[in-house]
Amino acid sequence: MAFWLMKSEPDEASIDDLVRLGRLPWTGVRNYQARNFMRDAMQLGDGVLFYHSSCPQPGVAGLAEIASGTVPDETQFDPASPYFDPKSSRDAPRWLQLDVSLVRKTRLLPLAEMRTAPELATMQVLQRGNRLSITPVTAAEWRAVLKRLDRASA
DNA sequence: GCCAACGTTGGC
DNA sequence: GCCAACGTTGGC
Repeated sequence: MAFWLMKSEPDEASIDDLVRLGRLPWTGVRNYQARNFMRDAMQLGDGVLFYHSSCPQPGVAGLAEIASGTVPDETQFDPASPYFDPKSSRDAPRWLQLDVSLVRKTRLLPLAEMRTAPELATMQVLQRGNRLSITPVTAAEWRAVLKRLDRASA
């Protein structure tokens, strides 16, 4: 069992969308490192920190889990999609998607608070220059995030 | 809107 | 294979 942090822009897919639908296909990953995590490492049942990015209040907004294996990301074949990839083909799809299901919505754990927490300092999402939309989370970091989520917000 | 950081592209 | 130019991410 492994743990991951997955970034989503709430304008596109927010924790409330996941609450409403229970399950979301994670599409639009267009970075090879992140794709390789999906292809090689992410397993059914893995824990996910659902992170809101590029928004007024970035931070962890809920807990989810990996709910399917990978299949080709349909949006790469759709010329009307912003994620269309003209260099990809049905014969040799480049990009993958998988499903994520809700565990629970949490209080927002703001990025600013994460930055002040010494026990979270090793998290990849906090490292300088980090841009990856999917990053691995260690078991210790996972526990520390859960513990912090149990506290009242500042 | 700015800008630092990083990934990708493409000429050579 | 190098590397400059360009595009994207994402916090602020």
